[in-house]
Amino acid sequence: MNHSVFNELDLTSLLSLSFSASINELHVRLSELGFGDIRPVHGFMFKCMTPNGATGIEIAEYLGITKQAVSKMVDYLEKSGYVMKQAHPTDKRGKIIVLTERGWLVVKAKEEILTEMEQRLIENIGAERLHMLKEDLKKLVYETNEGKLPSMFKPIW
Amino acid sequence: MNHSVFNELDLTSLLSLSFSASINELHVRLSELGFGDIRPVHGFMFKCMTPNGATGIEIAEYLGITKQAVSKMVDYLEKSGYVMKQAHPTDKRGKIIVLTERGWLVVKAKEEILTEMEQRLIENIGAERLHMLKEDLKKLVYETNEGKLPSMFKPIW
DNA sequence: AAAATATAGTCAACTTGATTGACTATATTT
DNA sequence: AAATATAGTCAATCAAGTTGACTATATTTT
Repeated sequence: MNHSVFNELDLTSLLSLSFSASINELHVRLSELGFGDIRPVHGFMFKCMTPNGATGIEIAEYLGITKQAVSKMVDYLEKSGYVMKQAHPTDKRGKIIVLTERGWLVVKAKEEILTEMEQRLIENIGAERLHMLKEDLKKLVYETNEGKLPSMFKPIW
Repeated sequence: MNHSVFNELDLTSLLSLSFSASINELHVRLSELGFGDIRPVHGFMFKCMTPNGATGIEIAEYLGITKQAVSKMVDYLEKSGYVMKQAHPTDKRGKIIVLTERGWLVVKAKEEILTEMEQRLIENIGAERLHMLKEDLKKLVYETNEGKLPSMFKPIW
């Protein structure tokens, strides 16, 4: 991609590239910290599980995938030591998925990396512009969803 | 997702939601126009092919996928009537993938929809803020890539 | 000019992350 | 008490990509 192509990109392409670049840097750095078995979707799942865990169905709705897909993901993350299943306190059918100690380590690492990345952007465009950027993105999301908050995270491709 | 969760999102999550919401609206609307068999990745591929077509390898590099994957995509899009293969003028091994008339219809429709979407955002945040938004996203991409232009489009997930 | 190597594209087999459908056990509503 | 709904699992399948092997043509080296 050359400079003039890059400069003439529409907003949606820019959002794609921004998201790509950000999530890519995050996961390269998580990998360097020994969390190479974590995918972006897992990060969003952990977000849904903090601080008190979540049921499979809750996670499925949050991510916009089926409960069966969540079930597989949970099995994988349990084997890799990031999450545990607990009995639901009131519903014998249900299970609560919670983070293990290792799971919390990823969450903390992720937060630190994201903070660093935002900090770096502040050094580049300033705190005020970053604030405006975030506000404008919120407005874009809110309006594109016709005044409703987004219900799920999964990007389609 | 409730309002306070939404308001405290980090930049990367906001970028994910913005990209998701935008690309989703685009493809819902393309679908309404009879282009329901087009996926986001096809749109980015068409971008690479305008105005003079592109070889399989060029498309593969642009999208960040293998040439075999491109080959399959081209077969699919050829069957659906969006692209054609042409002999390469100088290299007998090569083929140029070009848009058909139907392919151009999608490109035009896409441009119109994206323009409308940007227009709607301008009504909401103003032209100046949209301009700043795009500039800041470009800086984010440029800097996250350590001063290099992005070489490929594909979001990982 | 001939030989060696590289490149564009295709075919086939496989992997991965999701899907749909059928099922069990428990909850909730009628 | 019976009927229906819900949480989660198991199995089969699908879709979009991958890797590896191959053919035909180009390019580089000798």
